Amino acid sequence: MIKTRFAPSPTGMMHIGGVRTALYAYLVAKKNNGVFSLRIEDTDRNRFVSGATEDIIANMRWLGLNFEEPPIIQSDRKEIYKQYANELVKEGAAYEKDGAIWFKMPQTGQLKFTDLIGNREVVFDLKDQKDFVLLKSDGFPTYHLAHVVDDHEMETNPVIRADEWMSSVPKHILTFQALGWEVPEYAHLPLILGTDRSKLSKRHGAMGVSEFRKDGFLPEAILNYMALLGWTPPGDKEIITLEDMIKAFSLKDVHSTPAVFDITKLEWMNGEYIRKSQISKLKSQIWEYLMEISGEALAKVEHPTEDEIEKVIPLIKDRIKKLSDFVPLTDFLWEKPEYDKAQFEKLVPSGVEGVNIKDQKDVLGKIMEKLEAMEKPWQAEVFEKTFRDLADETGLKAGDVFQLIRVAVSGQTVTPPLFESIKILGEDEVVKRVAYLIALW
RNA sequence: GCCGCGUUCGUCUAGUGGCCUAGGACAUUGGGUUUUCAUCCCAGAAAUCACGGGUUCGACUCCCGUACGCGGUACCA
Repeated sequence: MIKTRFAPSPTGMMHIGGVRTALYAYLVAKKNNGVFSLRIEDTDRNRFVSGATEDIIANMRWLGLNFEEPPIIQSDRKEIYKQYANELVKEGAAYEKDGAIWFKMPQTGQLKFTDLIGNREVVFDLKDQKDFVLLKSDGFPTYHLAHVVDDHEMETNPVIRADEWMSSVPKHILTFQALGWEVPEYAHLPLILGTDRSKLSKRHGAMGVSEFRKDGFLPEAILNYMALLGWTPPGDKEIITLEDMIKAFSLKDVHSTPAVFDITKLEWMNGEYIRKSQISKLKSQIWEYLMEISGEALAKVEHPTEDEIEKVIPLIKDRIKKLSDFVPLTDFLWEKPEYDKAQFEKLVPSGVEGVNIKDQKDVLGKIMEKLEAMEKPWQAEVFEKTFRDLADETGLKAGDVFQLIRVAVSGQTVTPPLFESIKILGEDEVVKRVAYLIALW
């Protein structure tokens, strides 16, 4: 039976880099019909961040990386570690000093192990090793003891963790052996780097999973993108479902090279997921997203209803990369826009003889007349012909006329398709807005 | 300093001795479709495979060294 685990320490919120570690561990377990679990490594009381454990659990759920319940909390197991530390002292493999229990490292010989990543044999000279603390004077274990005890009791195999642990392998293997336990296999995942090529961390910006969530990223896209940082699915499709990842994944195909986290590609991939998403699914995702961020800066508009969201989805699906893009693209549909005269100045068509900013108001007046004269409900063909004719009359390009209508109706130069947006707003509201603009001018 | 790991387009990568004068994706450039923006389609630029030695008929692929990068070197994880 294959058992893997994700073992973050709650010294901060769930980090995007941890997602890949968790994902690979999850994939290995599922691929082998094994068990995936979560362990919270909260043995450092000084660095403990309140709320971090909850954040980790919530984000694991959100990502769909389901673990066996309940998560193991190391601080609950203090006595167990102490017992094993004492046992090692009794056997002479460890000793007490300054209130802590230290593991006695042998000073001669070598220690070899084969890492599952790249199948590389790594050799350490034991003469470079130093004694290390197993149990701190506050009674809590260090990572080294806790890892050995927990992964033995949980029967974790293989141990999948970040590369920064590679140097500690001699400590771990020797501890397993001193306790008379079987040594698990290890897979040390290469680090994920920021654009400056140092280990990805806070100073590279907001890297908490929650922050990506608030920014409108989809869990599927995050998982898919992170999977690609060090692993390539078979074939040439980069977009791959979790289920297909499970089928195709193997640790032996994972690279040993650190990868730079590139948010631009994540954004592209998120857009891909949005584009191929079913309307009903996207609708609930946007709805839930708006609910979640309400109260925060982005939610400056009244929430559209679920029905309203559903109606506009076909119009915006190809135009948003993140759920958060929904708001600025559509808020004019739910509330009256604020008009900015500078917008209109930019609309003055260049190269059209005799047309200037002052004429825009006249054109707007003509647009108003045409709108009022048009039979309701407005038809797309009629609408289009009407304003193409107006363009001919005024000597403007059709595109300029439509753009003027667009800004008049939305206050923006970029919107979903004009006619469809107008239909959502309703004829009366459109006329009202144009009239309001003319009065305002 | 010492120990460990790593090194193919800007980024993620394909590549396991000849198929590679190095392929794909993102980004980027140009063009097409389009009443905006996107989407979509087409085309292009982009890596002397870190460098130097080997091994071999032949190396991006194997070996050694150097450089550089990163990680570790805590009673942090």
